[in-house]
Formats: sequence, structure tokens, C-alpha cells
Amino acid sequence: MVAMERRDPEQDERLRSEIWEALYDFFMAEHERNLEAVAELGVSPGDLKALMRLAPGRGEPMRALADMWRCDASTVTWIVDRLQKQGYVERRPHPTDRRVKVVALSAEGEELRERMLRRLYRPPAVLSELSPGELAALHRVAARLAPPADQ
Amino acid sequence: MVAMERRDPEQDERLRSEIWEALYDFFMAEHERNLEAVAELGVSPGDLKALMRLAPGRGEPMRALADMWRCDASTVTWIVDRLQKQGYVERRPHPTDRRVKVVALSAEGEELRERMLRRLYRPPAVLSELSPGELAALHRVAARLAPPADQ
DNA sequence: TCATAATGTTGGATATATCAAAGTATCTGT
DNA sequence: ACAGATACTTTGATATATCCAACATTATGA
Repeated sequence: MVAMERRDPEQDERLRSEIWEALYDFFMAEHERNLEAVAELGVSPGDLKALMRLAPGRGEPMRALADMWRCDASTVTWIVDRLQKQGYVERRPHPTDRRVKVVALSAEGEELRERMLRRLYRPPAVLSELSPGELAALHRVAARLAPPADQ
Repeated sequence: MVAMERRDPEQDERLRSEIWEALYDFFMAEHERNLEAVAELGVSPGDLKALMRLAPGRGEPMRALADMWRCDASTVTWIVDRLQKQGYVERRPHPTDRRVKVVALSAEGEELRERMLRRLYRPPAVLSELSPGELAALHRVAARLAPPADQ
């Protein structure tokens, strides 16, 4: 409809807004459905967030979790307590500093995390309806949006 | 790299998953930043959800809100009480049914809602870095993902 | 009209989430 | 060695969010 070489900044801005609104609405709706689905597995939004942010096979000191989650140390105690009672994480001693407790996913925790990820990352049906060209374009965009893999 | 006419279903599936994971991560990160931003304005996630779901200029009976939000009637009472104390919504009588209370955004509520929307829908910086071609492709995809406007 | 249903509120219970203050154990630098 | 910092926990307070049961008010249908 519009000449491709046109670069009106104001119009570009409107286009970006229109795109972002549509995508945002779509993602929020998907996310809400996902939260309901994981809730049915007895996983609270807080549990989910914590589970997602614990790298499998690698433990983190409580202190590091408080920094990562930007909350109080005692909040971490509370959250980890709950996850531990459910058997999803373990507190392990730090090899050199006996003050530190290293929190790591248990086998059950890793399994649950996997299941959650499969649910969250399940591509919505509409994605299957896109043409190969659209899919390729979206792929390039997604690659651009993805945060630069930290080192 | 790969011939365009190739349609390996398994490979398509992997491509869709890859795209969705990247997009999902990106949106969740954005959303979290947004929640922090609105929290600084004294708006809880629940307030935000309620505010976003109240169409400006149109009131809804409490009962309708309970159905829309899929929660107990007394939960709606609680949420609306809080929003009303903050001055963002009003309870109005129903024109014909005196049992019903119609909840509508106040002027302040509409204003707050507008501010929230501007924040949520603010396109992220990366979007400005996309090429016109990428932006156009994303636009088509966004139009496809957008839920069919009801009726 | 009169039993029944629906709307919304109140009160009580519980879960989730957060912080601040105070305490215990351990570490570190001088 | 010891004073001060750091890591974590406990306790107590508060906010958010939800449900259920009981209730008052109002509508509806037989």
C-alpha cells in the first residue's frame, strides 16, 4: 500500500506501537492461560518464577537468590522453605564457607521445571498457521529480540 | 541456507518452538519490568489487571466482573472496595435491578488506566532497530496473532 | 403472594509475599 | 584474637488474594 522507501519517523512510531500492542495482548493472554495451567499442578506464580530462575545442575547461595530476585533475605528463606517442603529444592553446604547454604533443584525439582518449561514454551496454535515466509521473518525478529547470551 | 520449499513437519515444529521460546522470554522480561514500574505508582498486579479489564465509559455489574475474572463474588467486593477507596472506580445503581451495583472507572481511574496502558504498550527499544522489512513482517504476524475482534 | 433464586456484603479462614528487627553462626582484616 | 561484616533464620507485622458460609435485599415465577 505504502511505498517501501518511505521513512516517516512518526509513522514508524505508530507502526511499532500497533505491533507491540497486538503482541503484548497476545502474550499476556497466553501467559494467563499458562499460569492457570501450572496452578492446577499446585505451582504458585512465585514457585514458578523461582523454579524458572534456578538453573538445573547448578546451585546458588541464598544471598545470590535474594540479589537475583531483588527481595529481602528472609523472603528467600520463606520461598526456599516452601519449595524444600515440597521436595523441589535442597539446601547444600558451601564447600568453603560454612555460613552459606547453596540451594539447588532436586531431581523432582528439575523434572517439574522441565514440565513447566514445556508448558510455557508450547507454541500457540496460531503459529502453525503462519506461512513459511512469515515464520522465517518472525524467526529473524525473535533472534534479534533474544537477549545477547551472556558470554 | 535451507531450500525454501522444504516442509519437514518436525523441523517446522522445532523452528516454531525456538521462535516462541525467544519471544516468550523477551515478553516475560518486559512484563516484569512493567510490573515494577507500575508498582512504583502504587498499583498492585491485581489492581492493574482489574483496571485493564474495565472498559472506560462502560460499567459492569459486580456479578459480571466475578465471571470475567473467574473468581468468587466476595473477591470482587474486596478488589472493588480497594479500587474505590483509592478513588479509581465508582459503584453506581443499576437502572432497573436494585440488587445490582454497576462498577465503572472514575475520571481518575480512566486517567490512571491510560497512563498504565501507555507504559505497558511502550514499544521496547529493540523494535526500533528492526529493518523496515522485518518490521513489515512482524506487522503481518501481529495482525494474525491478534484475537479476532469480538463480534 | 410466597417460596425460590440471584446479587452483593460481611466475617472467618487460609495461602502467598514482603519487609524490618533481632538473633546465631561464621568469616575476615587488622 | 577480636571487632566488625556477612549469611542465614526467626519472629512479627502488613498487604494481597482467594474461598466458603451466612446474611440482607431484591427479583421472579408458579
